[in-house]
This record gives sequence, structure tokens and C-alpha cells, in this order.
Amino acid sequence: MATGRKATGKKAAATSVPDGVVTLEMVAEEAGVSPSTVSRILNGTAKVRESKVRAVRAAISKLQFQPNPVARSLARGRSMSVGVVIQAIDSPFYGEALAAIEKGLFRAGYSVLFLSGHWREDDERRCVEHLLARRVEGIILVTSCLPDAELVRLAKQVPIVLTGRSIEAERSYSMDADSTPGARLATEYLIGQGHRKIAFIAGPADHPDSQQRLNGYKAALANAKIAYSAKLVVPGDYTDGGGHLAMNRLLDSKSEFTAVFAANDQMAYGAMLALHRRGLRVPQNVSVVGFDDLPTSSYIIPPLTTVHRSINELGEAAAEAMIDLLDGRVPVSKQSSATLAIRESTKPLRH
Amino acid sequence: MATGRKATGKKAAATSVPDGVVTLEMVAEEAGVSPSTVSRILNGTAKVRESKVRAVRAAISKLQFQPNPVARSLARGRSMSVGVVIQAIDSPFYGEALAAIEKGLFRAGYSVLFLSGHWREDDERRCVEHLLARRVEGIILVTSCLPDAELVRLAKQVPIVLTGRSIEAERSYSMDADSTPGARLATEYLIGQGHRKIAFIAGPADHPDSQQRLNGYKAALANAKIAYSAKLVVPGDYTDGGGHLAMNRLLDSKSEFTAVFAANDQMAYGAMLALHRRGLRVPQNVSVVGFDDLPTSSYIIPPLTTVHRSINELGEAAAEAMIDLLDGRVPVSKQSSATLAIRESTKPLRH
DNA sequence: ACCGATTTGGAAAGCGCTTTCAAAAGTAGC
DNA sequence: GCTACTTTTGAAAGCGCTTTCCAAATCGGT
Repeated sequence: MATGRKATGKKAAATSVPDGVVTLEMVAEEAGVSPSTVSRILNGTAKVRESKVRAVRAAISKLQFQPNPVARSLARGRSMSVGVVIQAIDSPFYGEALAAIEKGLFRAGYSVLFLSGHWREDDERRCVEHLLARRVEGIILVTSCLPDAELVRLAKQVPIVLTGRSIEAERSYSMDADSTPGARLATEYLIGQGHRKIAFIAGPADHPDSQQRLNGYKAALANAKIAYSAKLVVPGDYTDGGGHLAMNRLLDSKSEFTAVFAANDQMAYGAMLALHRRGLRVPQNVSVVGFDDLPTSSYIIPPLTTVHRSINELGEAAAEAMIDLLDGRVPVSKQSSATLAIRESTKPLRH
Repeated sequence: MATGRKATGKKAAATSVPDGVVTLEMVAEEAGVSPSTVSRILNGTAKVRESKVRAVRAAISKLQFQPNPVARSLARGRSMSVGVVIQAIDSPFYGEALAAIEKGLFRAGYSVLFLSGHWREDDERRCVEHLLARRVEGIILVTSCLPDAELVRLAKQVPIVLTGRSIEAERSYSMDADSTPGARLATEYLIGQGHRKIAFIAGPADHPDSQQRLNGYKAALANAKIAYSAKLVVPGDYTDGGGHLAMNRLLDSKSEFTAVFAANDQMAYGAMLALHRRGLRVPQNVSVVGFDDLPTSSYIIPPLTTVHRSINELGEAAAEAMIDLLDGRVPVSKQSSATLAIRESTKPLRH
């Protein structure tokens, strides 16, 4: 229980499997070759006589040698790590993205240093600084809050990949999975179901992503020759609570609507609750569509009709793009288009 | 767009703010002192004449010097990074924990290398290996799947903090935020509301945490002199889908019950949907209680009564414990007890 | 058996910082 | 002004690898 055995001075008894850390030099000695040879074998940077290779291999496994990545990084001048800054790790959406990113980078031998920016520009800037100081080889910014100019400047220092944003800069890759088509898809679906008065719960106004969703909504309306009414658009903040508030506001404004399109699933949840509280039923009285298709959306009551984009694919693509960038390749953009997961929160409007 | 300017050979023109990387040596030269002095100032490891301190400070800001953490790590033999392995980053629960851990460690100057184990023992083992190879100074295992013996062995190599588990080992800290009391609290609440036939949707059987929840349930029953019935306990897997399945199974088994306690919120969601599908209303026909109090639980319909533990505090505590361990202190355990968030998924049973 | 062309492999110089060691510079005390 | 200490400070030796440079070994040919 107590602290117990304290640091056992560096020079402990030498056993067959050394107590402390095994170095490449020890391996060299054990195998009767020079350190350079061991290094060469480790990295395959030169031909080495088969007999020595075997001896070294044996020594390595006997001593259980593991190259020290720190020393390696220093010598090579490469840290083999990339930074990921995400806004809110506790959102299921970003969590999934992060998981995919981590997986992809891990496979390629990179470690990921992840930090969250909490949607605050300052915090994000600090994260980036920290990552730069840590000498990451690249930075993936998931939905960055930083101004374009700053990102462009950043891209000069280190390869970056951006999601939900788009900038013009070398050694950078923007995966601006444009939300417009998805939003349009959702809105058109509602229109197809006979809805004409469709409210929209928007995301933060300064968010490109959120603007795209608004644009998609508008485009669908325009296409169907339905007049856009600003009164049917209420701002939200991408949280459940925000959706709840927005719906209440909408309801209070007495604007009539038969369907709601929320810019993300979480806001749709909140909106549905608000509706429920006022005795309005989904989808009988109001149809609701979300955006993101969070895992929980299939299990909520009623299961939510929502725009689905494989966030997993997004994450994987981000990781891949970063690896391409790091290897000096130009990432190939492969867009995965949005689909609509039709569930039970929507129904045709009966006249 | 295209690849454009390629690597610009190392020796570029020397400008006032060097193009490449500024080293401590350059600072030393600029300030007219020796590298050791700069290092001493940087680390405050010795007294240095005020005039030199100023000169060095000036040089540092002039050159915009940032010490290279890789070199520093190598020299000091400390990586200033800790590993965090989590099972499913895409779960809101773990996401929040991770965020808190990250925050705490970041403040203390550590970077976090995070990996996810996907609930698979093998994957987790691989993560740990990777972290060890990366020379992290400590590892935080959030709900580890590894067998005790292995953890004990691991603790010999590096300080570890465990959540949701408990092992006996030096230089380790288990934050087995015992779920038993929370589960008991939930069950007792249902009993207090007059329920006698309370079903339990369990988590994975091999999960200590999930066992605790079962135990808490049993204890509350026993305390109220209610016979425990194995038929009212169905296994789940901590996912929404699992809860849905479990509830269907329960319903099919024709066992009677007036309330359900799900071992986590996600399963409660799934269970509620299953109930809904069968035309059973929550809480009118069945009361439902969850465990975890996910952010969404307040916004689901009906808002879920659930056991709340500050997962944020848990994460912070984990980070703090790790820092204590790293500094050679013995972490003080500070349990935060569970509370019940009473919402609208439960109601008194009327006779 | 000898010579030039290849391979192999070791020595040694870093990578950028920390830290030990001992010399240089202050500070008192007489 | 000189001795005896007590700071300050610089030189240099690492930390554990990679990589360049060059000598040694090997090989093919005649």
C-alpha cells in the first residue's frame, strides 16, 4: 500500500534480462557487431551479412530490446507523431471521428497527440502551439475555429488537414465534406412528403458547416418554389439544450410549421422533447429530421430520420490524407456522399 | 494546388528569424553565453547573474526559440507524455472522461497519447505495448479488459491508474469508483416508489463494473426483503442495441415487472424504445432507470431518471492521481459519490 | 595470383538538450 | 593585499539512435 520501494539506484545487478532499459549498444555488444550494424538491420538501410543479421536478431530477442523512439526521433529529426485538435471530444460525433483518425494513424506508425479546443479560438490556438512545440509532424484540425489566414500561415509550418473547412494552401488538405447536399436532401425529403412549412433549427451562425446546412435548406425550398421565411429559422448551438430552446422559441413565435429540420441530431433531440412537452407528437403533428445520424438516433423515441454521413469514413480519410501529406504525396479526395436514414420521426403530411 | 515547392534544402539564407529550427546553442551564441547557461535559465536549475538572464531572455524572444522536447526528453530520460487507453472513444461516457484526463495532464505539461482498445483484450495489450515502446511515463487505463495479473506486472514497469477496476500493486492507483452504491441507490429509489417487480438489464458479465451494478441491485432487493428472481435479470452489452434486445427478451419471457433498471443509459434508451414498440409507456406502464447520466439523458423522451456520477470529476481525478504517481506522491483517494438524477422516466407504482 | 569494382561494417560525428566537473569570479575576513 | 570560501559559468560528456565516411573484406576477371 505505502510508497514502498523507492527508485532503485541506476546500477542494479545485471541479470540476463537487464533490469533497466536495453540500448542498441548493448545489443551490438551481445551480437558482437557495431551499433551501426544493428541500426542498419533495424531500419533495413543497408545490406548486412545474413549471419550477422541472425546474431543481431537473436540478441534483440534475448535482451528484449525495443528501440527508444525518443532517441530515434532526435536522430532522425522526425517525431512520428501527429496532432489532432478536436472541439468537443465528449460529443459522440467527434468521438467517432477521433477513433477513426487514431486507428488510421496508429496503423501507419504514428502516435496521435490529441487536444480539444472547446470551440474557443484561443484554446485552439494554444493547442496548436503546444503541438508545434511538441514537434508533431502534422496537425489534423477537426472543425477548426481559427480564421483562414491563420490556418494558411500554419500550413506553411506543418502539413495540416482540415475537416469541415476549406482553405487554399500547399501541404494542406481540406476535407470540406460540404453539408449543403445533405441538408438539401433532408429538406427535399420533407417537401416530398408534402410539407410546405418547414422550420429550420440552425447551428452557430459563424460556422461554415452550419451555414452550409442552412444553404441546403434554402436551396431545397427554392427548388420547390417555396418561399423562404426567416421566421421559420431559429438559431441553435448544436447542443441538445440549444435545440430545446430553439423549438420553444419557435413554438412561442406562433409560426406555423408541420416539419422541422434540425442542423444536427442533438438539437433534434432537444426539439423533440420541447414538442413533447407541449403535447405535440412526432411525427403525427410535426415531422423532425436531424443531421449526423448519431448511433443513438436509431434508438431514440421515435427513431430519428436523419442525414447520414459515415463519420468513420471521414476520420479514416483524414488520417489517410495526413499520411499522404507526410509522405509527400498529394491526397486524393474521395468524397462520400450523404444519404438519408429514413426512420420514424417523419411522415407524409396529409391534406 | 499542385505539390509546389519541395523541401527547401537545409541551408537556407539566414534571416533575423531563422528559417529553420532555432536551437539552444543559437540562443547561447546570440546572448554571448554558453549553452549550459541557457539551459540553466530555461530550467531554473541554478542561479544565473541577472544581466545574463536578461540577455538570454532577449535572445530567446528575438529568435523565437522553443526548446525541442524530443531532445529534452532524451537528455532527461523523461518523455513527458502519458498514455491513455480507453475502450470506446465514441461513447459519450468515455469521451467525457478522456476530455477531463486530457485537460488535467495538459495543465501539468504532459502530452497524452491516447489509444482505444475496443473492448478487446488483444487490442488493449497491443496498445499498452505501443505506449511502453513510446516510453510514456505512465498509463491510464479506463476500464481495462486485461487480467489482474497482467496489470500487476504492468504496474512494475510503469505507474498506472485504473478506473473501474482495482488491483493491489505499488506505483498504481485504482479508482474503482464502485458502482455498487449507485446501483443500490437506483434500485432503492424504485422500491421506494412502490415497485416490487424490478427487472435488471445487466452489462457484460465479465465486467467488474457491471457485476457491481448487479450487486447493488441485489443488495437493495435483499434489504427490502424482496426475493431476487433470475428471470428478471437479462444480459446486455452496454449498447443501445443491446438494451433493445434485452428488453425484447424480457418482454417475450412474459415475466412481470413494473420497473426496469438498466446498467447504463444507453441500454435504457434501447429498452425504452422496445417498450414503446410494444405499446408500453414509460413511466405510466413501466418505470425505467439508467446509470451514467449521459448528457443526452436529460433530453430523451421521457427524460431519464438515472444514476449520476461526475464523469468529469472521475477523469480529473485520474489525471491528478497520475501526476501524483509521477511525482512520487501517493495519490489521495477522493471518492465522489453517486447521486440519482430523478427525471420523468419513473413514477410511483399505484396499487 | 593480382587489380579494380563492389559490398560490408566499424568509427565517429551528430541530433538538441541536460548535467557533472572543475575553473573563474566574487566575497569576506584578517 | 592575500587566503579561504562561496557563487557563477563554461567545457565537455553524455542520452540512444542514425548516418556519413572510409577502411576492410569480398568478388569477378584475367
